Amino acid sequence: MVTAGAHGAEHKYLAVRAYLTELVAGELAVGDAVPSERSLTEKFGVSRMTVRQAVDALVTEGVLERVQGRGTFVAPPRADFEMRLTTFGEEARRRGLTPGADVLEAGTRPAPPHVAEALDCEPATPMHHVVRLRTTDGNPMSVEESWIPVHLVPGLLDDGVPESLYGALRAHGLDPTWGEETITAADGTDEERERLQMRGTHAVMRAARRTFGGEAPLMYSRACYRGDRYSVFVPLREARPTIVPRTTGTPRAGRVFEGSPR
Amino acid sequence: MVTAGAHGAEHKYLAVRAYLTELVAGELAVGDAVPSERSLTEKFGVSRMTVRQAVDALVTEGVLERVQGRGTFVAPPRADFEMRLTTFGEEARRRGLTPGADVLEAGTRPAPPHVAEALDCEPATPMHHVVRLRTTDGNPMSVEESWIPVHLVPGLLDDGVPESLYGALRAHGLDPTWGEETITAADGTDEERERLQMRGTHAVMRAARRTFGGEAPLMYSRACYRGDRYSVFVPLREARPTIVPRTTGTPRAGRVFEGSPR
DNA sequence: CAGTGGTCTAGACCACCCT
DNA sequence: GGGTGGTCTAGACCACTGA
Repeated sequence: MVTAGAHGAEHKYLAVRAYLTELVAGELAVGDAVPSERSLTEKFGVSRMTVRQAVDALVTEGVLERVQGRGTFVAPPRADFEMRLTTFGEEARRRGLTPGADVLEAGTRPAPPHVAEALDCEPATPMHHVVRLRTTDGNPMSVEESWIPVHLVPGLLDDGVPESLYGALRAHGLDPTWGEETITAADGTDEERERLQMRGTHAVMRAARRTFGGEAPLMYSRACYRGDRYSVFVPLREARPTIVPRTTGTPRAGRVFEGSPR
Repeated sequence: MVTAGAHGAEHKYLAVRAYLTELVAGELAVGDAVPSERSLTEKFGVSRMTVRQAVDALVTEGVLERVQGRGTFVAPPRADFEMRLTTFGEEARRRGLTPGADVLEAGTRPAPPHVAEALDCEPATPMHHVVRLRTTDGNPMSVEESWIPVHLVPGLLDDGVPESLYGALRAHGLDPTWGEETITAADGTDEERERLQMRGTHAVMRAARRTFGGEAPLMYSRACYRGDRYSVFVPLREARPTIVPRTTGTPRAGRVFEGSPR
């Protein structure tokens, strides 16, 4: 029998869970069996229901798979089934490229109407405003414009524009937890095309993003990517029906058609 | 006390679950409390752990929310946190538009190299090949080209092109369960722009999709949408780290940069 | 205070898989 | 048959909420 290690302190099932996640992250490979529920029962001196609580959680998270009569196994890593709230730098590094940023504009400005609406605040609310040219390995990839309410982090730009705006927000205790993004294709303006050094082609991909921390809107940003060097990869799940309570009408992920021209 | 209704027969927790989902889909509205766990215990003559098993599942599915000390409540319908494997028709109807399809080409052709590669089959494998102009309320929205291996459903096009290819696949026992899509922005060709009746603008959004049923590739399709009438809405989750077992290297959702020109 | 969900116990029988 | 997960019981104490 083993007492709770460094990880799980508060609750017994957390100790079991921590033990299992360590196994999965460490010595076990995909397809390997984890210790049986009954053996964990003895190892931790807890009841089987407690062990199951830990295993259940890891199964619903997709870390483990149960097979009746055989055991519980390390699940193959799911291809991430959701788009994540990542930054330009993270995405670039993940692909082995070196991200860069040239600051084109930085300062404080009153929120224009579309920004105020997106961030659900009064028009003309003071905003940090940054326009940057983002590069990978020195090649222009996108022009990014970001708006952050000044009152959230008054001194955000005092030491210049931070490498990562998300990182700066986190450093001030504002964690970006979720967001929503609308992606469109459009003809780039001459200014955009010049900044992005686009020659033959005109098409750009625009991404407008609202970032939230909990309930509070943190940031509104618009990015304009070179159409010829940029794509979005989206895994798609089955369109399974869901249980819907009354009084509904919520936006869903998916395509938006503008309908007939107005 | 109540015995298992029409729904849950096999297991007691399924009876409880069925009862709760009926409540949520029927009389209860968002934010309403569901019966307490202890009252369900009496109503169904089961132990509390059994009730919790039912409630747990609905909580992880996002149907219910627990609040310690207060009760369990109908959760607000989550904005779907994933892009779904939906069809053009479904998306259009969901937005109150009437979908339409003009068949431009339909027949059987050997798979070109890029299609064979995408569907992981031999080059020149016989394929059903369909090109359709998709419309909403009569307005051209996209040009869609689809490839389906003939050997999966030999008679697929015998009675003309079906309203929905996904529907036709399902009717033949081939359930599309997941897929992956790559979205890019590009300048539309003259042919595309004419078919889509695009006047001032040139940019189109291209979406290349592979559709799978279980492990088997079912269909490869490419769609070309009017850039000025079409957008993709993507909810973004926190970029939280996940528990990763050894032997990894899986593709992830996200942005793809082409890097420097080659 | 009474009622709620959160955690936990020490058993039990079943269905299933492998040998 | 022996081990696995799947379901289930009849209690228990705790932490939290709201009146």
